[in-house]
Amino acid sequence: MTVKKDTILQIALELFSNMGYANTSTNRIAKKAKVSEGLIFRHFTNKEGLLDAIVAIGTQSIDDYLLKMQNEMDSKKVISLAIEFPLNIMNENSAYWNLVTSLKYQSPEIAAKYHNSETFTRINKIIENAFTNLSYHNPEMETKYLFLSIMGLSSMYKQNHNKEELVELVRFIKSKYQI
Amino acid sequence: MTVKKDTILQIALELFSNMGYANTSTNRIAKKAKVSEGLIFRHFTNKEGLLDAIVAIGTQSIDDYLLKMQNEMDSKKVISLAIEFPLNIMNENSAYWNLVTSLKYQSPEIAAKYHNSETFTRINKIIENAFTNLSYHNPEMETKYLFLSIMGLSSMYKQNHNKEELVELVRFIKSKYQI
DNA sequence: TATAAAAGTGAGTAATCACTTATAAAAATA
DNA sequence: TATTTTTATAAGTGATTACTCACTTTTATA
Repeated sequence: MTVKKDTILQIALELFSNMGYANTSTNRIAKKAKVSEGLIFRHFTNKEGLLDAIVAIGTQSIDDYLLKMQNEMDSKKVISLAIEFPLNIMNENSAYWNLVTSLKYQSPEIAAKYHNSETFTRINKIIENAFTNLSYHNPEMETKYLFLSIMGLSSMYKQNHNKEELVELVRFIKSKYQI
Repeated sequence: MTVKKDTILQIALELFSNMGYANTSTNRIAKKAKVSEGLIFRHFTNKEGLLDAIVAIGTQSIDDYLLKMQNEMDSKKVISLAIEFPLNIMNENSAYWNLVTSLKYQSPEIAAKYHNSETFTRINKIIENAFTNLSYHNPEMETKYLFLSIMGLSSMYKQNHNKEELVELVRFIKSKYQI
């Protein structure tokens, strides 16, 4: 990967995340990245190709985290990792997470294309398995409920950048699961 | 309010909600509403003025719901209404709710303008008061936690239109609060 | 070192963007 | 009924959009 190609990806991620995908022009990306606009299309074919490339990179860090959860034997630790998920992912990769969650508010085509239901199914299975191991009464519903908190935490992060409050909240949620 | 003005508001809400604000042109709104594009600007000055008008209408139904919660004497009922909030608001007014939640992914200026922190503060106070009355150990954190679930429920609704699943989830959350 | 491939540019393109203006039709008021 | 006000349109405006193309520069390979 060349330096300029990498710069385009970084700047585009930043702008897509802050201004929204539809609201970010390729001209603006090129200017901020200090490259010619044509280079974006040389490397990524079109604007959606650029989005594809950005999403593909970000997906990796989430897959890594999911693998870590999957390999964890201690079920309580799995729940703990699940609750910490937004905090960890968003700290390392807040721009990506922000972008991905914003895409469901684009056109139905874009929303459908980037709604990674496979990842959601996977994370659900891992959590449900942990709840089953911990002999929870209704693992399926517990999973959905925990997932809700995780989604809420992600959604909250966008507006509230008081990190200490989020850490405190994560601690509180953990206490609800005796962790 | 003339018929055409009202049609513009309806169609614009629908398109802003489905395609995103930035991704919806005034030309498209006009064509779908079967009015001239100029009429949009006659009535609403500019595109953002149209957004203002749409948001103002939708805010009403939320304020009504909040008033209902505020006047409720039974604290358990308040918690119950809070949990049901996404389901009720989104059933009546899903397009509006969808639009409002999508606006935080627009430019920082738009996000700041339409992020109604006053409403959030208000709903927080009502819930915290209810938890205090019910002698919860940590009302402040309980409120934040419940708020998280509500936000998650809203976020989930966008992708999952299996209403029965949401109703079931709401029932499950209620059971967590002994309701 | 010669040649081919890849990276990069700058000046275009047609289409679309939000918005304006002159003018007409309809409605309200005198 | 005559006049004013409001509602509405059609045909524009310059700016911006995603994207192309002819061309040059740099890098890799034979």
